[in-house]
Amino acid sequence: MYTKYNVMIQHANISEPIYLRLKEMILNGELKQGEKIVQEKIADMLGVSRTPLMKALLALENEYLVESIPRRGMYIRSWDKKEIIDIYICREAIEGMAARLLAQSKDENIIKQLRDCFSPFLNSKEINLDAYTEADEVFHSLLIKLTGNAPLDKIYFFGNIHEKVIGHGLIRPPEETLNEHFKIIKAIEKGDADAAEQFAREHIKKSRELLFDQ
Amino acid sequence: MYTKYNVMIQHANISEPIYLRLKEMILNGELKQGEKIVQEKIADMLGVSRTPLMKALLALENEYLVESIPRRGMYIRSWDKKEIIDIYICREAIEGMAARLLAQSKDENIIKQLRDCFSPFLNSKEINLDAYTEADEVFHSLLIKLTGNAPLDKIYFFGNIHEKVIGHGLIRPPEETLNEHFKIIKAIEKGDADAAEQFAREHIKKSRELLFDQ
DNA sequence: ACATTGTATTTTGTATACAAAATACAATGT
DNA sequence: ACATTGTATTTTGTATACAAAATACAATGT
Repeated sequence: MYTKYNVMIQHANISEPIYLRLKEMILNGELKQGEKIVQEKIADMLGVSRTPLMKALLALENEYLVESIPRRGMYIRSWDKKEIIDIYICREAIEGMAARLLAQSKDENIIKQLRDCFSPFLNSKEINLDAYTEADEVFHSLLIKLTGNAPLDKIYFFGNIHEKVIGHGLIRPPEETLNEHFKIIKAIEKGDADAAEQFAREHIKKSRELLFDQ
Repeated sequence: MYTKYNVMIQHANISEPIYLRLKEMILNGELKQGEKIVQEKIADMLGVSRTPLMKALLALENEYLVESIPRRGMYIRSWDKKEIIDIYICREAIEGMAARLLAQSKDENIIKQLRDCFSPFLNSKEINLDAYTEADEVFHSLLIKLTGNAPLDKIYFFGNIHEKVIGHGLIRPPEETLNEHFKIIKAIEKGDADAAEQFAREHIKKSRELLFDQ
């Protein structure tokens, strides 16, 4: 694996693990929204210098997790309800298009991979929530990746991050969403691009609306 | 302006002008696709050190203009036809959604701003190509910005860059696209979200298909 | 002639030094 | 008591030094 390779060679770029660690710290709340990142302090904490830390911070800035105010410093971004909703709207556009593209591709292997995400849950009476959350994440990532459209994946990645940060992995119960997932898959299987896009969008829209009403 | 401010204070972040200069060099071919960026060489050329250059390069990497191979260096990315088409597909998804959102907003001021882009060309017999190219760029940017959806703007920015890099500012003649632009605006004005999205998508799709057939 | 090894040179990744800007806070004035 | 000014401290932005990796290329062997 990539990471192992980095460990093997002594003088590899240390920015990647810093980046991952910082992301983790933002996700689990060790670094709070709005908090200022004092570079030397964090660098000392992680046992590195400011140079690779800066690299990691710039990567995080590009993912919208960190905000830079020139000459003032880097701050952990804070997200209000409006921004979360806006991200869901982006996902509607991107995942909708992805479903459309997949429907047009008519590739059996694609259908199989999508079905495989949720087949373990089809005949189980009690759905394991952790497993389903994981499957849900894989499904939505696959939807994008399987299009083979690299730029689409790149712009989706940004939104995906946010969803994880905000921390509502599952907004609605599996009983409700499992069926929606299969509606999307079946439309793709049939090659019905309009329906595939429509279902993919509605699926996200429902979660967004529920989030909004809270 | 922001830039002027940077010139006024002595010790401001020098990364921004480096970033802009490098982007310019990529756009106008001073730096060629696939070319390696030898950091010290470019830093000397621009009269700065490697530290702010690296910042600029990381920003460009996030815009997909530059590619980093760890321990090997930074390279100017090269784009094949597939990737250009993929970017157009992204634009279809994003601009389509933007048109939909604007149609739902029913804001007179929005309609006015969109109309203003092309009103100078309405009664002119001979359309100035440079002015129209500029107006076209403004219109497509406005379409996104006016939604007030910051994440949407952010992910669009990435695709927009590319279009400029690739350098086909205008793929089709104004006589053909002017009408399409107004079809989009009128659908937004009517509040017909479906039509607005549809027209916005078709507009981009036509350019994409023309590009593909070449 | 071509492949392989070993050495010199170049280039990257990281740490660090230093100047300028930002910030904290005490001293002073009203 | 509160605002304002001035000074000390902190922090950022940039340049630079240095080690390790990558690369170029000559020397050697087949």
